Amino acid sequence: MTPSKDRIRPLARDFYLRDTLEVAHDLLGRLLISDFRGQKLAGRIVEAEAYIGEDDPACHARFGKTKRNGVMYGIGGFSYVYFIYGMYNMFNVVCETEGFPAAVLIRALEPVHGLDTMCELRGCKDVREFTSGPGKLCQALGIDTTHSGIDLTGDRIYIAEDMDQEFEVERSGRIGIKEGTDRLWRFYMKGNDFVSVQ
DNA sequence: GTCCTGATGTGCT
DNA sequence: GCACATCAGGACA
Repeated sequence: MTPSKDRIRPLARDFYLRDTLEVAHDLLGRLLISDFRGQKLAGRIVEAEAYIGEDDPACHARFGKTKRNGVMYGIGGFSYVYFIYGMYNMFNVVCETEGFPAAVLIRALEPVHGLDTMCELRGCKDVREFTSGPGKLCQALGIDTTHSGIDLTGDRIYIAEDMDQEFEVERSGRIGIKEGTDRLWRFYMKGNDFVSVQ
């Protein structure tokens, strides 16, 4: 692949200031790019979930604003990374306007650039295991909680246009939660090998 | 292939 | 004290 400059430039703020479900849907096919020690690591987003507002029983904002979830209450277009299960990081994209807590969890990527480094960071050789889950992709791209609150219109971590391929979008309940599973707020590329749960 | 379990740190209801 | 937006590895078929 030889993308033009336009297609690897960060998406503008406006992209993130829309309805969270629209953003989650529109993130499919885009490139998530992370600068790891001067090297660009990139993957195509193939699975994403929306977490919207204090009324969403699965959203981290369900008990109100805290030190941990504070960035979700800020303006869209920033990263929200949190640590869970004692060993995994989860990468989210904050959406909508200042004061309304909402974010999209990036659940899976198709590796595009920097596969050798992803292999080292993941400690495995099977490409399908590099980024086929929210914890895996953070490890593969070198993302941890020190990357929370980063402006995605900058060049450290960002999302770019791409959408090289044709794909169909499937919709389902969210994965790994106990409440709010009735809301069909998960979007993924139909048939893509890197989707965490088909 | 499937199912089940343990690992492990942080924030809070 | 316990829940948690997960994953890898082991048991079994």
